Amino acid sequence: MTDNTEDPLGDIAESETVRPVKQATGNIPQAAPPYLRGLNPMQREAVEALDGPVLVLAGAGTGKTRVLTTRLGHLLARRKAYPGQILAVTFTNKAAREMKERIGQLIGGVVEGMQWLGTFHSIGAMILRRHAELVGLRSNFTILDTDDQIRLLKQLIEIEGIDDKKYPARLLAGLIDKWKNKGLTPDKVPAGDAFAYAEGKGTELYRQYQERLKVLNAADFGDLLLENLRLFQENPDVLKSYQERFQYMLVDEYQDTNVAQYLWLRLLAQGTKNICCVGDDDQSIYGWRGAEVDNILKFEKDFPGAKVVRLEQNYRSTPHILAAASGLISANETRLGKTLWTEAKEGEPIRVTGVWDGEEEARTVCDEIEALHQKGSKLSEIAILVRTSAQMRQLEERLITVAIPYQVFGGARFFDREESRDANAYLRVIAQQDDSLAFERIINKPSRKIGKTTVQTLHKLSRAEGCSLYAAAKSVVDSEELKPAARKAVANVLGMFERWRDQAKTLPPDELAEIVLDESGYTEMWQNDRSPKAPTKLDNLQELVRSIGDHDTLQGYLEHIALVTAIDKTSDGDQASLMTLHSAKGLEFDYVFLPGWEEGLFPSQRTMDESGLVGLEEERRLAYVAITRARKRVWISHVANRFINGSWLSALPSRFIEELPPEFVELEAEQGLYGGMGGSSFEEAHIDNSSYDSPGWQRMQRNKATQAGNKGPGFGQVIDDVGKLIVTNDPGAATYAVGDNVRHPKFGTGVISEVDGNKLLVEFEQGAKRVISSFVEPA
DNA sequence: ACCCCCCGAATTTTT
DNA sequence: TTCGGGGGGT
Repeated sequence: MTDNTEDPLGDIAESETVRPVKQATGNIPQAAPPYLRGLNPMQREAVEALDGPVLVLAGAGTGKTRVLTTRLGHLLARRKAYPGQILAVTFTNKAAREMKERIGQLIGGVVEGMQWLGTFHSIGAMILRRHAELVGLRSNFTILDTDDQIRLLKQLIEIEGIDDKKYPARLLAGLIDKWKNKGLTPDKVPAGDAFAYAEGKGTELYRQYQERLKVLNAADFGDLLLENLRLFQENPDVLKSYQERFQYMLVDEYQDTNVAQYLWLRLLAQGTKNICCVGDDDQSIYGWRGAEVDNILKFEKDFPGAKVVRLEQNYRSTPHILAAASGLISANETRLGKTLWTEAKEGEPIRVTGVWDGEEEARTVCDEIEALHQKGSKLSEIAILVRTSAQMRQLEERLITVAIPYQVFGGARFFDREESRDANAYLRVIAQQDDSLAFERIINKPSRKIGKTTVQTLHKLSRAEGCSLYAAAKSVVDSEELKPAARKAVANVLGMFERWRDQAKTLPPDELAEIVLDESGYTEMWQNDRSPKAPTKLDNLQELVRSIGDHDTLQGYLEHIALVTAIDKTSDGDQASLMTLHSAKGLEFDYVFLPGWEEGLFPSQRTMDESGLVGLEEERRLAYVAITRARKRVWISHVANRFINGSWLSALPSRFIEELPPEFVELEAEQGLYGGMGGSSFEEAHIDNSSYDSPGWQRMQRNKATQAGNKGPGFGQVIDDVGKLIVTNDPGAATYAVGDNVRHPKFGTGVISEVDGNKLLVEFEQGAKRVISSFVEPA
């Protein structure tokens, strides 16, 4: 297939771990190179099938990354290609970084020359910068983030006279994103789609938006791929040069690719057809962002004769965890189907706990973590994974209260902060003066007496001339259009930028940033600010300058912040992790806590409303991803009452709990959580370790056991009724009357003063408490 | 030009 | 509840 006649020299040094092997010339079997030893047969097959299209279906924890990196190492060792002839794309920077590191370890030393290992977007940007002029950009184009995108759209919407209350810019941004993800340029947007925004003006706005981007010399995230696609389609010679360059292609997380990425890959792969895609349809959780699981399903059609390798031996989790996850995911209709297995010894069942509310849930989770920690587990091996970031606060509060060191991944990002964005805006204008979004952001920050009217004038001019704001500003200072004061102010700003741009040629970026923040008066602005947030902002600015120092060039820094949003959190010390399910993909921990498994929250009501069954299946895959993060144990919990969006909702346990095969699950639910009285405040007794041996506890175990027989995991009686779960009171609960003496495992003995179904008001020694009947026993 | 209050909306998120 | 945006007031 490849006819590299010349020997792609070993600028990958021949190291001890990699012994370059000559291409086999006869049928003499070669001794396996050391890096192939220890791979299982399937893994080895995936590594050694170098030529032609290959699809690797890699289940969770089956050694996917190892296969990917070993395959790359094998390619290099076999001298199939120069490092610079291999295209290796990942979805996230994290994955790219990890791959780089591991290849480094494998072949010993730094991976020099593997310049085409990166995310879709970073590689897209790289290619686009090389040929920018062919798509109407200049090579120093700015990469806009979502925020810039929306601000630009807002301007266009306003000009069109569209009511942005009825049709918010966010909505249009979402649509444009969707179109770009599908590889649709404005002229290709289906007529039906266009009506999704402002009676069909969506397409026109999309067109205007694209035009404006060119004037601003800017590209949004979607463009990094879409414009690449256009570049290849309109310039066959350019496409051909890349087809020839990329002798081998490797794609990670293939199930997450969108149509644009798919088309891009398919164009490039038409050269050698040496493309290897690795993915797991069961872990596709980015459908809402345009990912097409179909890409993985139709791989064999697109690449006839493709070799398909399944990795099914799991090296991560216990059989219990694996079985529970497999059982759950088997409820999905649309999947290729895999059977994961493991040689690992039995572990402990998945524990499902039902409690009263979020506070108690947080307490329970943290108690459990504390216990693990005391038994010697490292906190860094413990993770709490939540469906939405709104769930994090309560958990954080508890973690802080009990002093468990923890780390939040994702969440509010450093570069998203106001002061970071402002500082970066200055730098962006220096690097690329036509970046009007950045220019507008800081033209009057700090205040320079350049008000709304002045900016409006600049806007009008820029629109009329089809030029950027900066260019408009330039021309306006030589005209009579503005009042003398305003004209002077604008001239002043331009003067500063001219000076800084000059200095940028010689100064390292962090020094430049310092000068800019100082001379612009931006730092001073915060120094004079009396609000309590000012000191933090100043600290952040310093931190920002420091991080700019990590880069050699201003361009390099700007590229970094545009494409690498998540900061590398150097985990200092032993910390537990708290993150969303989405950001947990690809990670693994010994112990995993999964709070908030309630209908409406998980599966998310919104997803189900918007995407129906497809959405539900994606949520289920998310649950599958969640469970398979764990090596040793999983705790799932749900609450009866959840505080969401400022109000209390009574919630039913997630249907996913029902779907876990009961034989791998251990239930630990308070009885009577779901019996009437919805919404009333009710002090709930909770189970703690000290009550495990109490009669109440034992009775609960018995109740549970009798229920387990007919319907698996349940809470009280669970009936499937027209797709809705209905939970009733536990019929077997003991009955009490006013005046009875009872004993509670936690509160001691007391007298019942009120009975309401299974809820009792009991006068204990320490005061009256409302408890659930299943928690007390006759005294 | 700035500040404050009220209203409405409210995943997931990488790039 | 909390955040952000817009409108109105100073």
